[in-house]
Amino acid sequence: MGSFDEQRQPAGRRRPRITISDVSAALGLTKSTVSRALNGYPDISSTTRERVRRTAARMGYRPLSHAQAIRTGRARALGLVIQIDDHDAHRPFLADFLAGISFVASGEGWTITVATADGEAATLATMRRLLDEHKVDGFILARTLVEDPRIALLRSQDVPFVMFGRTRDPEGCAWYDIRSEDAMADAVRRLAALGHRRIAFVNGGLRYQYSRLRLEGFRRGLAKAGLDEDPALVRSGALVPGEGEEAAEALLGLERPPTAVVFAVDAAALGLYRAVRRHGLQVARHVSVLGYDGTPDGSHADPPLTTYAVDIRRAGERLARMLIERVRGADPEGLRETAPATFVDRGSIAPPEIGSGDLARLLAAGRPIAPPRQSFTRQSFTLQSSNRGGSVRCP
Amino acid sequence: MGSFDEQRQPAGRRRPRITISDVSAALGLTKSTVSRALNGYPDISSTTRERVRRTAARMGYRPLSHAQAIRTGRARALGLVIQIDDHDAHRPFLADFLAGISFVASGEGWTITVATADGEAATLATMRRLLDEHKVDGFILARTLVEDPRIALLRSQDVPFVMFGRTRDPEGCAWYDIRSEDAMADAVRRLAALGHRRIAFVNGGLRYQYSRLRLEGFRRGLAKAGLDEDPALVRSGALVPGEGEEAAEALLGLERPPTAVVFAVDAAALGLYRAVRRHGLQVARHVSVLGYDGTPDGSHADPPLTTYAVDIRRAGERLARMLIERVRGADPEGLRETAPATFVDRGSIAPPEIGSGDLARLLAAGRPIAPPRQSFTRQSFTLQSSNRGGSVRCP
DNA sequence: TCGCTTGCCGAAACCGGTTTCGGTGCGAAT
DNA sequence: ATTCGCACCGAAACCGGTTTCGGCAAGCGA
Repeated sequence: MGSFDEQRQPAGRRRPRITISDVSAALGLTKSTVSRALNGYPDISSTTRERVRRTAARMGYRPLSHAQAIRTGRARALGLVIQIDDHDAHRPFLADFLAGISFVASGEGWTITVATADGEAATLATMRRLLDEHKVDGFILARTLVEDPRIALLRSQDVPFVMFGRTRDPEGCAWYDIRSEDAMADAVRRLAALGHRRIAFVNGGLRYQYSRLRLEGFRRGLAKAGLDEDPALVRSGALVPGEGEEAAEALLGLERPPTAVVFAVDAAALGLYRAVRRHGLQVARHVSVLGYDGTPDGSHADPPLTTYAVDIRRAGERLARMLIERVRGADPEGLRETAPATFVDRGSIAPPEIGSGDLARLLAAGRPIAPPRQSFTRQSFTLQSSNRGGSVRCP
Repeated sequence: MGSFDEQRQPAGRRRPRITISDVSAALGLTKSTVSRALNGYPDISSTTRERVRRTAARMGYRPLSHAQAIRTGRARALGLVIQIDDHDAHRPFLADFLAGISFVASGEGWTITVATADGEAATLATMRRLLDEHKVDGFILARTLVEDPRIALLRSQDVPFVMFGRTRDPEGCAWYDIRSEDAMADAVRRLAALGHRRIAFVNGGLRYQYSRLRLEGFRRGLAKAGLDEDPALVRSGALVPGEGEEAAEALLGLERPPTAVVFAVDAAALGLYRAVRRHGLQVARHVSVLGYDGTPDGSHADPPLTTYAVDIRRAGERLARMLIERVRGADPEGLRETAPATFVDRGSIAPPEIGSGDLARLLAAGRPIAPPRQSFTRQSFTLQSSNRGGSVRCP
């Protein structure tokens, strides 16, 4: 009946693997010849090599990476240690990042070993353990720090690694990075073109390498637009909505508040929404906001957050490929790559409806109608988010 | 200077591992004795066993899992295959899930091998590959399906696995699950207590096992509250905001629309916000919403989404421990566990301000002013989300 | 005292590969 | 006709563990 008996298995039994001995026996050769043929050693004739390759493929032979690792020390595994105490701004991207890495790794017959660690010390200890047990051949390092102890560790141990994010000292470092500094400069350009003169910048964590670059990009944008930098309009350390909210609150409390705010991190930008709403104002209309990352959350905000999207899956793909090449002996100098972010306009930026002065007056006046946060009274149809709008429209 | 020379390494050189031969040589015993002592074989005297254990620990010896695997077939690695074409409602949780798994795995000296796959066939192929190469000793299966081909595969191969989510046929299955059905029942109870009579339910994907349970819980809640089930108020297949929006739109278009909607998935519940906003109405005030999952996104909505939060990290921890025990030979019958979800009130439910009839009339009246989705004209102060409010307040 | 367990450990095979070291056959140079 | 070199492959050691098998000495009953 069945055309192919290959699938037939006695239930509950795993069929035994095909080993190199099976292949060599089928060919009438020795293990060593098969091994060298498959690994491309030059002392095997090309005809034999081809013959071995074909039968091995036909028999479905794939070497056991464990068995190889014990002799070669290489496990064909990429290491990824995720530091979980970090801000979780990047968490939504983890699946995509993994997908990219896995796609390339699987294609090459490699696997991914991931671990999480709580804190820098634990991260280093985990990496050490994985290396000590030869579990991985190298690491993908996400979130490059300005002073990154992981680099020091891996350099001293002479272990291959690639970074998501550039480094100051490039020695021995391969990387893939998004040119977020260009995005920040472009953000300023766009806002200036819309007519904004007071543009603020809320940076991320200063320990991360990217924050240096983004600030630099922001400044470059200001200079190109012919705008002076007001130190009061530059803040940092905002990685989550709460911190973004604080920063926004501080900016809105200035004598001359900004009419537009550029955030280095989307998650922080979402915090501005809360602050603006609390003051009875509206994003885009009263305050323009630009983020960076392209988080899905941003598209659910009201109005959806305009941002620069990052193709994180591709980052994973490139990094995996680079790391595999590095493990195979490629020079890190040749493995450095950057890509641009993509501008995604979703409506959170607009020409300034009112200037900084009017905005300050509006903010100082306080909220005309107190926010009926929990007003469920039938007689009033007042809608929370439209109070200010209503008062403007019906003076 | 340095107190401990242990850390001193010639730069660029990895210090050689300590092997079992090193330990046996130091003890004056043979490899086999050391191996059996460390693995608790009964034919080693307890005094020798202790002596071996102590010196091994002192020397920092840890067996190479690869070398073990080649003989024992066990790699001390947990497998996790993430199907990326699935709805991404669970993506924000991935980091926490991994953290839980990794925490337990690291403690036991195990590692985690993850892979992503695009589609069911690819998932099965990936699992087969990992098994074929002895890369993992078992799998953690997330998102149990009603008909789950992964279970069939693993059963036939006699491979240990644990599931996040119960199964219909429990044979050979160990699991950890959240009793989301209880959450759904509780949701109905709360809404009924607030005075809601027309309560809708928007389920997730019917191919997932959880959707059966949640529907069942919703029905139980209705019955307990003495409410009849209206088939028009039950929908399914909403996993992302877009689908949730569609479902909400359909519900709001009913002759007798619901005043409260229970969602099986937070991400879908966020879609209702958009629909409600488009109609110029407000969540909580006009339509109460209850979600499930506890996504961080929900807390940024306006008003923040009331939901049932799931401790996903703990799920990862429990599942990892269970799988390790299963690999060690534990019976699956004893490895089944459920836990409750936690109610998190963030303000998206309230007593119905207006009844279903008034709501229908409000909806039928339509939005007075069409939404100027991209109107940035200076002369018009019209704001998208305040039209309804403005028109009501300033007739 | 003898034989037979029993406890405990060493010797060696083994797992599935890789790598070193020789050894063979052949053509070309002497 | 030797010798030499070279291309090509087999034999065996090796990697770091586990597991089987066997042997020795002590303990025990007959």
